[in-house]
Amino acid sequence: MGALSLGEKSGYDLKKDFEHRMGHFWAESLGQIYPTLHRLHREKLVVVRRGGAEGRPERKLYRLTAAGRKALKSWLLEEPERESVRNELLLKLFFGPEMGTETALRHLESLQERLLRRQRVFGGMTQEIESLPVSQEQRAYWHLTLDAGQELCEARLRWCRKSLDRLRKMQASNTSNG
Amino acid sequence: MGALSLGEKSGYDLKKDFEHRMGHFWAESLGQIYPTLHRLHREKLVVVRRGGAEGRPERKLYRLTAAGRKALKSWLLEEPERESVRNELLLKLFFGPEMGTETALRHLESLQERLLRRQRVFGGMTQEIESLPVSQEQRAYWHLTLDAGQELCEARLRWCRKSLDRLRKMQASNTSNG
DNA sequence: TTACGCATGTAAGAGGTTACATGATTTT
DNA sequence: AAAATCATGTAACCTCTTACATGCGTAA
Repeated sequence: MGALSLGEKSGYDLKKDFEHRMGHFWAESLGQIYPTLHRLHREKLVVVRRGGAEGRPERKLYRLTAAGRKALKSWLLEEPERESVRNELLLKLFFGPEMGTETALRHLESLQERLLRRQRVFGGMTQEIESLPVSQEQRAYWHLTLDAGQELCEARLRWCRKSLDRLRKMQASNTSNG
Repeated sequence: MGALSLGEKSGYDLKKDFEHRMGHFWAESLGQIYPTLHRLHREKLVVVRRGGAEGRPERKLYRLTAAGRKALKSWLLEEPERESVRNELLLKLFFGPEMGTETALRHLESLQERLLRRQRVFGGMTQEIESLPVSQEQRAYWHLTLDAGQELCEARLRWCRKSLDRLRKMQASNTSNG
């Protein structure tokens, strides 16, 4: 979790960053962020500065030290660990015979809706990137991660449609036969 | 974790099942499975039976009770929770400017290799399903989950290739300009 | 004889979420 | 006046992985 504070200085803006910019591939709760910042401070990887405008609640602005940037780089060099796979929908679907076709269809339809909503969000983000004051390079990498989200989203949608189709056919043949 | 023991009776075969049949969408460790089985037993959702052939280590075979099957069905009815997103590769890639193109390329190439290997595994599984003694219905749902794995795998590969391409172009233009 | 596969379990600890606690300011 | 947003933090709790402990049988 050392990679939180890269270019800028921030406080609970980190939470916002996680939600708005990295929401589609990473999540972090405040109960995780604050203790981590304290730890990084203890380890001299960040420095704090009091900030915040008049009449606004006080904020603590964190910035990477040279040691912090070094630690970040060495972490970035390491091979990313493979993510643990835990897909509850697929698990339930695997037990489809116990569940019944109607429930399976319901779950799939609800996933489909969520995916369509997310797809619209991606569309908005793609345009938003261009308007933000970041380097061209940062923008390119940002697009890369967004593209991953879109590609996966589309793949899931394709699979959803295909599966809904198959299940409906299954249901139809079972109804007529049994 | 009530859904472990569906049709059959099993012990640490569950672990094998998770690895071989559900490996692409769910993982469960033994340190999780055994305590869970004890809990399910306490809650009268499963019954145990001693088993195992002569000269083989003793095994405990678990089977769902009526109450267990009921609990399973009610769990299957519930809307699956959305999975928590934590993709370390994308997180690191987001910090691409700190990382450098070469490292990004290395990470992506290593992911690509892993995905190609997994794709071959899927190919094998698709054929294997047909040879196993399970119901036609179970087989259909199994195919569904496998199909999800394949679709996602392909999407990731497409994205990998695209990203490698883009990064290589970026690298080339940076080298010639700077 | 060394190691691996079968088989069951426990305990420590890492990692993470949620709820709680506090308090100011701005919007409705 | 109430609710939402900004802002920081703590503590309890849950979940899960890893490592440890044990022991038999078989294959290298």
